[in-house]
Amino acid sequence: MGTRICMNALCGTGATREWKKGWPLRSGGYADLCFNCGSAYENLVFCETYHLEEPGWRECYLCRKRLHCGCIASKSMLELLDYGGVGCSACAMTSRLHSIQRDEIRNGFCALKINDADDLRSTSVENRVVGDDADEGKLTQLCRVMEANEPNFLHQSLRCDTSASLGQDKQEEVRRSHGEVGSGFSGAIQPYVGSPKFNKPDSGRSMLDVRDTHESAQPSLNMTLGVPSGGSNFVVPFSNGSTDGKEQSKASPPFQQGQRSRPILPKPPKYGLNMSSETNKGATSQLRIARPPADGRGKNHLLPRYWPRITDQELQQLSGDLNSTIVPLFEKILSASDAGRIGRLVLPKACAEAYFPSISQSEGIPLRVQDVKGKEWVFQFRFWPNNNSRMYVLEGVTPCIQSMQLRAGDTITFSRLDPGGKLIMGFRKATNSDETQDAQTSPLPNGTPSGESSLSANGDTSWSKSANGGRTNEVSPQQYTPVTEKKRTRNIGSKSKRLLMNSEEAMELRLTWEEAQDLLRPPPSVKPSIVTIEDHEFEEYDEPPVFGKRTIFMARLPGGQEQWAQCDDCSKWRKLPSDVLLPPKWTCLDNVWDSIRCSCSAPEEMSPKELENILRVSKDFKKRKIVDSHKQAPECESSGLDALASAAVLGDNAGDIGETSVGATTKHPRHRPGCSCIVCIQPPSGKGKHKSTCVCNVCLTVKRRFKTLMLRKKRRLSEREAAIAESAQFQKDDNDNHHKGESETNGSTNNEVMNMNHSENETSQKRSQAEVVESSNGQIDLNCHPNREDMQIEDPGLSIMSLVDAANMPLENYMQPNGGVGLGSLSSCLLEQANGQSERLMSDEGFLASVGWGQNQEPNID
DNA sequence: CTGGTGCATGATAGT
DNA sequence: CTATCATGCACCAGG
Repeated sequence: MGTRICMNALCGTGATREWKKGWPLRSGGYADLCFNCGSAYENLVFCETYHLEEPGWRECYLCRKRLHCGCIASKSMLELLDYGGVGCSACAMTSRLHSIQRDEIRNGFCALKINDADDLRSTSVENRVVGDDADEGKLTQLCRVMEANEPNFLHQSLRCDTSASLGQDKQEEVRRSHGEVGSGFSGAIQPYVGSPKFNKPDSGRSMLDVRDTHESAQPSLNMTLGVPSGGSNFVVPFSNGSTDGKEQSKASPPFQQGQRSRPILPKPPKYGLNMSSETNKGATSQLRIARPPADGRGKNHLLPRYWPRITDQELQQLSGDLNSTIVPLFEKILSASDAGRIGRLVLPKACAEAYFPSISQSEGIPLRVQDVKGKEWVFQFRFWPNNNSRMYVLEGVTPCIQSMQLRAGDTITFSRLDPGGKLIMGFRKATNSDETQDAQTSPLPNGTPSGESSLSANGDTSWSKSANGGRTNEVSPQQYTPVTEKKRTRNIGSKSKRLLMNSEEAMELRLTWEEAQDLLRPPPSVKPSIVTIEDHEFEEYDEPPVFGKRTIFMARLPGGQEQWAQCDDCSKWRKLPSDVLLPPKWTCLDNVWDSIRCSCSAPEEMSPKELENILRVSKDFKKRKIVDSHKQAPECESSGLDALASAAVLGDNAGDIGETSVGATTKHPRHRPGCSCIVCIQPPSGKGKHKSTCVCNVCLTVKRRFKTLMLRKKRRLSEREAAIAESAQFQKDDNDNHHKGESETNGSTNNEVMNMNHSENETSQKRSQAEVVESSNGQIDLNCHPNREDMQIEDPGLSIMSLVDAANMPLENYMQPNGGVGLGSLSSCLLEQANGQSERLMSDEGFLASVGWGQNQEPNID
C-alpha cells in the first residue's frame, strides 16, 4: 500500500490516493486496485470519476462510495471538470482528494442535510426531467466522459448493478423512498458504468477493507417505481418492513437495482434532459424495468435475474380490473428443461419460498395459477430434497407452456393479484423481448445472440439496438451476467470486436452469434487490428461496433457474388456490391452503386417471384449451415449410422434449429452452440460406437426412425409436387410477362435463379448445387429437414423418391443387399463402395453417397 | 418400449 | 467454499 499521484485526467488534477498493486494484466503490468471500492480495474476510470452527490461530496460512479472532498465545499466550489470527473475548486486546486475514513464517511454523510436546496443532484433525469443549462451541460459532459472511457461497455447497463449493489445508509434509503428518490445523477449514469472488470474475482476488498462501508453506505435511488407512468395499480413492492440492519441491507440492493435500471439515455440533451415530462411518462410506462420483487417471506433476497421486468402497460393489461392490483413477484427465463416435455418448471428456491405457499412435504400442494388469458391452471408445487436443500418445481406445466407457446429462452412471470392473492402467470417471448441477449445467449463465442429479435414488442431496445449508434435504453440483468462478462473479459479482452468475416462467410452463416457478428459493423474510420482467439479471428478496435443492415448474398453468376438489401422506406430490394457494409438504416437514396435505382421510385430489379426464390435460397443456405454444423468435423466424419441418427433427430427438429437459438443445448446448461469446450466437443454418448451390424436398441430405433423419416418425406413430397407444378406454371407466366425485354445477362441470371429450386435445367442446377451443396464431397446430407428445398436437389432419376420407396419396404430389406427394387440400386452402389460388405448399407458414407447419387452413380457436382 | 418420477451430478453464481 | 439450479439418468409403471 502506498500513495501515488494519479495521472488519470478523469481523476481531476492529480489526486493523491492510495493504491495497491492488483493482479497481473494481459497487457503487462498490474491492475490497480481502486482505493475506493477495492475492485481492481485495468484502469481507474470509473473509480476516479466522481459526480457530485451532495455539496462537498463525490460519489464514485461504480462503487457508489462517497468521498468528501475534504473541505466544506459549497455548490459553487464544485464543478465538473472539462474531461470528466469532479473537481472541488478548493480541493482540486490543491490537487488533493482525500480518501477519508469510512466511519468518517458515514458520520459525515449522516450529518448532511436531507433536503439541501443547493443539492447538486439536480442533474437528475428522473424527477427533474428538464434540468437547467448548467446541469444539462454537466450531464452531457459526464455522459461524454463515460462514453469516451468505456465505449464498449455502454450497452451493458444493468448487469453491473448486480455487482454494484453496495449499500447505503438507512437514512438515505428511507429518505429517498419517501419521494426524493428521483434525484441524483448517480443512478442515472449507473447503467453505463458496468464493466466486466468489475466482476473480476478479486474484489480486493479484503485488502482495503471497505466492505462494511459498502454495506452501510447508500445507493442512490433515482426513480420511483411506476411513478411517472401512471400505473396506478402497480404496487411498489418495497421492502420496508424490516428494521434489522442486515436484512435491510439485503433488501435494499434489489430495490436499489430496480431503481438503477432506469438508465440515462444515450443522448442526454436529446432524450434525457430535454425530454418533456409527458414524453418521459410515456417512455417510462414502456420501459422494461427490473422491478424489485414484492416483499415475500423469508430472508433470502431474490437474485436480480428473477426480478420481474414488466412494463406498466403490461401491468395494466394484467390487472385488467382497475380495482385490483398486480404485484409482480418474480420471473424466470425458461430453460430447456423447463420448456421441455418433461413438464417440470424449476422454481428459484428463493422465489418459491418467498411467494408460494410453504410446503413441508415433498409431494407438495396443488397450486392454482391464472394465466393472462384468465385461464386457470393447477400445477403441483413441490420440492425435491437436494443437498440438504430443496429444489422447488412446478409440475404439470407442459399444457400451460404449450398453450402460451413458450420455449426455452422465453420468460415466464409470476405476479400476485391483490386483493385475493391470486397467482397470475404471464410470459414474454424471447423473440419479442429484450431477453434475446440474455445470459443464455451470450454475445461472444460462448453464446448465441439471435439476430432476429433485437427489439422488444413495446419498443424497448436491447443492446443490439443500442449498438446502433447509441446505447441501450435498458438491458436486463440477465443479458450480461457476470459470468458472461468474466469470460469475455478474460478470453476476449476488453476491446470491441467483430468476428472477422467476409461476405462469403456471411453467406454461409446460420442464425447464430456468428450471424449477429456479421451484423456488427466496425466503427467508422477505424482500422481494426486482427487478433485470434480460440481459432476465431476478431477485428479489434477501440470504438464499439455499430449494427449494420442485414443483407443477403447470392451467387447467381459463376464466380460472381451479389449482395441484396432492402430499402427501409419502400422495401424494394436493391443489388449492391458484395463487399459493402450497410448502415443499419438504408434506403434507395443511399444506393450510390446504382444510379438507376437510387430512388424509391425506381422499379425493382427482380420480379416478385425471383425475389421469393432468392430469399428462399438464401434461407436455405442458412438452414444448410445449421444442419452442417450439427455434423461432425470432416476429419471425424460421422458414420452412416450416426448420420442416420442425426437425420432421424434432425428430421424432426432441423427446421426449428434456427429459430431456437435461444434454447439451451443438450450439452450442459451454459454451453451454447459454438462452444468448443471439452464437454461440447464430445460426441453424444454412444455415437460412433455402433457398428453397422449392431442390432442394439439404439441402432434399431435409429433405423426405425429413419424409416419414419422417409415416410414423412414422401408424404411431404407429394404435397410439394403439387405446389411445384403450380409454381412452375406461375413462373412460366411470370417470365413471359416480365422478362422478355431484359438484358441477356439478366435473362440468364433469372434462369439460374429459377433453377435454384427447379430441376428442369440440369446444367444450371448443377451449378447451383455446387453453390448450395458446398463441401458435400459427393454426398447427400441426410442431416437436413425433410421440408427443406435443397433436399430436392437430387438426381432426377432416383434419389429421394427411390429412397422413399425403399423406406416403404420392410426394415429388413435395408439390411439385405438384395432387398427390394427401390433399394436395389442403392444397395448395389453401396456394395461397390463397401467392397462387398453389405452390412455397410446403413453404416457409412457409402450409403449416403448411394442415396445421393442414385442410379447415375455420378455426382451431380462438377 | 415409452414416458414419468425422483435423485444425483456438475457448472456456476454468490458469499 | 457453498448454494443454487439445469439437466442427466436410473428406476419404475403402464401400455
